[in-house]
Amino acid sequence: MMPFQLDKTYDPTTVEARWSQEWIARGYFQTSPERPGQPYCIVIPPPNVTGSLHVGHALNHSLQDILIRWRRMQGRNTLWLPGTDHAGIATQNVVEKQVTAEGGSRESLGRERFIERVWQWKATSGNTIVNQQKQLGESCDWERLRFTMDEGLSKAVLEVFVRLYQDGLIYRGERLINWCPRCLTALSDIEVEHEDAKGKLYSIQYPLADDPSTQLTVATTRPETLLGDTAVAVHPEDDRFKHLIGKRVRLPLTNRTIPIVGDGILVDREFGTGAVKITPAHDFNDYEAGERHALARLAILDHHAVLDATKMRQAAVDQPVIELLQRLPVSKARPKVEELLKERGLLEKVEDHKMAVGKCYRCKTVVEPYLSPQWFVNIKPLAEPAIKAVEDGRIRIIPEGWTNNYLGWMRDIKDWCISRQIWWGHQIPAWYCLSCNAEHIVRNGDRITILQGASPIVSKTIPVGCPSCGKNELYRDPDVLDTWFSSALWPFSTLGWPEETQELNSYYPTSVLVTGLDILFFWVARMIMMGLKFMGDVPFRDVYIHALVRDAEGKKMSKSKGNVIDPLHVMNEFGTDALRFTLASMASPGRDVKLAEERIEGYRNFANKIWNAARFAHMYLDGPQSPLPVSQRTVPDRWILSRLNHTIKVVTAELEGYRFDRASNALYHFIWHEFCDWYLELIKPVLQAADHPDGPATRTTLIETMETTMRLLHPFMPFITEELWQTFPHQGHSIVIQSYPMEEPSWDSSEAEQLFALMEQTVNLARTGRVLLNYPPGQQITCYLSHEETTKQNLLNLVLPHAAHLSRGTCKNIAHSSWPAHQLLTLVTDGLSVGIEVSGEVDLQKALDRLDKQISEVERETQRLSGKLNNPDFVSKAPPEVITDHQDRLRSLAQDTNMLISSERQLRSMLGLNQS
RNA sequence: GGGCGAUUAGCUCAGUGGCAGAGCGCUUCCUUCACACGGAAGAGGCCACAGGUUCGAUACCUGUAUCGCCCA
Repeated sequence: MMPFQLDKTYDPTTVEARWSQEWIARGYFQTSPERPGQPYCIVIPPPNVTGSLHVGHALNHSLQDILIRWRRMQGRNTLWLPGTDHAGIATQNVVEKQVTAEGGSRESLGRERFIERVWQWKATSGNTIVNQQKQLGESCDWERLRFTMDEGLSKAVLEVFVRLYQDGLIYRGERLINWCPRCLTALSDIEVEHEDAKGKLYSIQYPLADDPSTQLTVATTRPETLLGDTAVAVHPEDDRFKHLIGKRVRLPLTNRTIPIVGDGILVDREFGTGAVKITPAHDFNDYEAGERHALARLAILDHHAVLDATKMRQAAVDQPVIELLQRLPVSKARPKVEELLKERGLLEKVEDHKMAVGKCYRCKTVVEPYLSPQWFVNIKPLAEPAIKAVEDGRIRIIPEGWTNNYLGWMRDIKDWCISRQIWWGHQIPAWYCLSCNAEHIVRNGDRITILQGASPIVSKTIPVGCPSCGKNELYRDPDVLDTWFSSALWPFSTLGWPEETQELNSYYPTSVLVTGLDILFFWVARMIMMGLKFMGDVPFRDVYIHALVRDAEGKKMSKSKGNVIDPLHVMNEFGTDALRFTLASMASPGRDVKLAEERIEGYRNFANKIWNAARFAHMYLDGPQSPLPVSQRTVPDRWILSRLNHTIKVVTAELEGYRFDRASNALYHFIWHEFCDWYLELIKPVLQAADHPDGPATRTTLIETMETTMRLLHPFMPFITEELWQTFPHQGHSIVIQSYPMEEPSWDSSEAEQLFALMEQTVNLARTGRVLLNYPPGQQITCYLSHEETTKQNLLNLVLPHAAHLSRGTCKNIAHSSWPAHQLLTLVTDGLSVGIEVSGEVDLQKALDRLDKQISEVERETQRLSGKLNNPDFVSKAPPEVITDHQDRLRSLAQDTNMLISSERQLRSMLGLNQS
């Protein structure tokens, strides 16, 4: 019968497609609280439902899948809970664009029908990323897939909102908030991205009201907002200006005078002219200054961030100015205002100035501070326990360095604006009685504004009537909640909360949260706050923060730069396992992942190497096997088992410390450079000889090692390991549900490792000699071996057959004094000498160069060591073992030097050169 | 402006108070029976710079420079 044969190269595509379906079909990833084993749970950071898998997801998900597969194999009751996020603004934008392309509009459809469209869209396109996740092999319990707009999760949102409101932790009020004039919604502080931009600093003269010949010059980067100024501030201790405090200035371009106030917080005496304008309705710092000085807030921009005629009229702006500026956006109004000021001789100077511009994180439009009534979470009371949980170690942030980042942000946290003026999301469960709030509800065309001071009825269900007047004409607050509000509940809402479920009992707190730094504040911090508030316990024990993926030059990947690596393309070209292994091997803590395709290609080659090792094994497996006790097996067998055991220990320990990079490098090194390079080569003579006495035990070791290695590697490269594991004798139906290799102390063999080290040195010298002598690979050589140490000289007898095989030649273990005196090239390292017979016409110059080079290296090292040993300070203060070690090395080097010099002399005489 | 991190081979990165390491790339040789997605042998380093601590510093401390990130 022909032995089982694998293809010559590994083809990932069919293998991956088959197993990713099969695993799910067989239900391997499904779990339940009743299962045995200590629970181990990860909730996935829910990807945006509009999204498709990018390489950042691939990294994030690969690391989680490694942890989950590893823990599952360890026998834990493992749940990886998948899901997606409704991504309010982003999803609404996508669907709205579609509607617009069809010639319609969101408004013409109306709220209800538009939301229907979004659900339709979700039904057809929302599964894209989930399918891609399955392609990546993610071992989530897909039966439990959640969506932040699910019925259950929506119930959790209602419950949380109402309880926070009742506890006084949610309030509604008019505040200055960040407003995206394109999305037409409020944003929270952290949804604004700050960018440096080139701007100008304008110095503008404000004449004193009672003495127009004197002016106060203010510096500003936003001259157009001066129309809404309600004061000018100087530093109260600034001798230049403090006598002006209390006086008034005439506000240019308007018919208003405004006071000069002293404010030591707002004013930096060194900056600009030392005097600044205060526009409380259009600047956050000014808003706070306005609070301090009880100033009016005059807004001049509308919700599209264009100058509004009515508002300007209310701000007493000159009529010609209103006519010139009305309906202009900020960018167009600014040069006009500059011109007007110049005409009136009020513009003192304009300088270049670097400034920060805030942009919407969803659409990159410049955001405007905008005065409007919004809902807020009173966050300080929630933040305090969340700070404590990290301080006292109930939550561990890994790498630890980010802890301060978290604590710093939490200690300085601002109230969280949670209302969004969009349609797609959880509508705020607040109603207003139209008759009780008649004065607070303003209709302006299609826009309905509920002013500050309206009294909401907050309820989980639609109220039947107004509790004060009993009427039932109620208007529901049109705003929806920030998507992150529902994401903040994710670790318990997905487990069934507010119901008391088995799942919550078993899996909460979850074990670890794996995420990128970019959502530490958006999401992680808020989950901790909400988890502590509503579950009374932390949502997870560990937070593992991985790096961001950048391109090969270290630049952020973006579609506009065209430097995006598409994981699906990579998976098709190099295989999913290769991508996963690349990402794991590059996940060093605190460093960004610079991803280049060559790296992935390298790990594609690794997969192929593994495949071919298995292919080789199968060629020789059909023979008798015998499970001899390990101690009775051959040196190579004992050595590879010892190395395998070492690798098991390293991989397990590194995974426990979230060092995916070190774990994968240990696997790579073991498989390629120990198992393939040495072990497989060492056992070839045994396997290839019929009826070799060591054959049965060697075949057993080979299978044991391969099978164990597949299990050890499985979390990292699930597909190829499953495919190959199936081809070896095994029990059970899939590697997914096998046990993870555990340390096996009987496999450790320092004796075999020592023998191997000696053998490796011997072979390396012999191979080097072959190349120096230009012997073709097929040529048999004759080697003489000897060692300075008697014990090692004796050990060489055990090494001899292996060394002979791998050096392709005959080896003789003879004391150096009995070696031939001529036609011999002797190479030396660490007391070991290998003499290679020189035959035929060969160029010995290369060998001579090599010896000369080594001699000078050894001499340099000898000098360094003896220098240290001659230093009395070193000898008296260094630890004794270091001194002994130095002395041993020096002795060994001296011996090597002697050997090298005699070898060099011999070579010179063979070359007919004079002794130097 | 404040905070954090980085600086080690051509590139990407590990690393440790006592021989400077890996992967990829590069050079030379090799289609030998698992694999050319391979094998073998090599070249390549003032461990950013300047001080300090130490018998000894790439590692610990201080400062400088450059780059990156976060926050304002």
